[in-house]
Amino acid sequence: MTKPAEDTIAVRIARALAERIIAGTIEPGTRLRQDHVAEEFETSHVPVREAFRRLEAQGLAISEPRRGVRVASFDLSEVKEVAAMRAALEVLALRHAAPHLTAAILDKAEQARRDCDAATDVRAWEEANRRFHRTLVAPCGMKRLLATIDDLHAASARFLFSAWRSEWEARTDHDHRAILNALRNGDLETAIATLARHAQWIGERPVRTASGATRGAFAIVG
Amino acid sequence: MTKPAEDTIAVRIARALAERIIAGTIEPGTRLRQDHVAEEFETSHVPVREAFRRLEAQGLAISEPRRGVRVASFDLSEVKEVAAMRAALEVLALRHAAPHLTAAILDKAEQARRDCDAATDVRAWEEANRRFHRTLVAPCGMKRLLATIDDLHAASARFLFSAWRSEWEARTDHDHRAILNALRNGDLETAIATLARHAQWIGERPVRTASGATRGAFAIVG
DNA sequence: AAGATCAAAATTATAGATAATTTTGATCGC
DNA sequence: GCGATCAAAATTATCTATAATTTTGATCTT
Repeated sequence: MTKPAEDTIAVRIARALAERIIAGTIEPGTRLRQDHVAEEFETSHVPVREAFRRLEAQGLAISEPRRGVRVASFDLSEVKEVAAMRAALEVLALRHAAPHLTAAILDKAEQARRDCDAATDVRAWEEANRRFHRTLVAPCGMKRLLATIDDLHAASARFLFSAWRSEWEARTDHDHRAILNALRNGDLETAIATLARHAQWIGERPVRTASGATRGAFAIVG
Repeated sequence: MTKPAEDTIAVRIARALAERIIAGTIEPGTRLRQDHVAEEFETSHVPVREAFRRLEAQGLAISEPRRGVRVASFDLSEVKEVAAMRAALEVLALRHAAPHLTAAILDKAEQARRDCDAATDVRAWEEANRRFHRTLVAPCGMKRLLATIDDLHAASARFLFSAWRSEWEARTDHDHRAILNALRNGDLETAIATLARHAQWIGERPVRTASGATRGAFAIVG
């Protein structure tokens, strides 16, 4: 208990583990053992179990009864699935957010777009990219929808971190510009169509995993 | 421990509570007290806490740190939100399921449609309706998408049970027929457009709550 | 009487201990 | 040598107990 603990211990553990899973520090398929995690966070295993349930809900881990929890592994079809879901839901969110978009909000998005452009590492790029998308869809005010989109973003990010190419930036930036321009011109349909395409674009390249093997990796970079 | 317990206790508690919340046995806003639930299920509160996390993930309950868990309450805007999400995701699922739809599957959907028609109570109607939708979208094989849709269906059902009108059946049946016909004719776009409209149709009427007050109730009947 | 204040009760959150299940590793038989 | 079998170890799931927080209710003041 190093910190005053604004949130519950379980929440903090869940966040910490989610970060690692997303960043790829823990490889897919790895078993998460509650006692080990409990020891690391200097707590008992009860909060750890609750954290596991949260990760499970986010789709970052899967648990089999009596057999523990493992980090969820993804294949290409699942990456595509997440991308398709994101596209469908972000389009919906943007449609509902559109009437509430102000110049100030678009400026904030513009800033996020520039930060994206200026990012020198994946983490910063991912943060700015997520901020761009969230700024545009948040005004819809639909909490459940936004929460679901956030979870999908987290799932996407896992792949982004494992396979990243600089040339993707250019394409992404081009799309971001197009979306913003369309919105400034009041052309909602063009913005939505661009977003729909954008969120489903998937990059692919072989990567070397931590364990040494080479496998195909895919990233949602929208 | 009356049963051999195929699943973990937490899972069973979560299922039992979810059923009650959906059926409306427990009113929205009610606090779920872990010791009481634990006593009822003849267990300790640890599995109960895990069950709460699952309900939370499904959107059936909300928990505030250190202040316990309450049954999620819905207002009209949230009902609309769930309906809109379902429409967007079911359309996506149907699009991906379409290439895998066989005559046998359409026949199964036809059967579900008939069961819907023949249902004499809300429960049976809801079951058949869900089966109709699931039969058509399941062939897409996208697990995460299907799981999300299931959760949205559960959320929808809560309102269906609290406000139900016989005339809704007719409209629903008409839509179900139209979707099936379009699919049999290979007209995917018409099927999708109908589904999109269908899933967002919301019924409304005043109902008397368990506590005696009258309030507006809404139901997603698609 | 209405509102604020404080103490008791109820409830949540966590810890430590126990029971049950799965995994692992080594031995035995073929 | 290879596979099956069984026992030991590790791990999960649950229970009982304790600490901390919030809610409740009664008293006191204005």
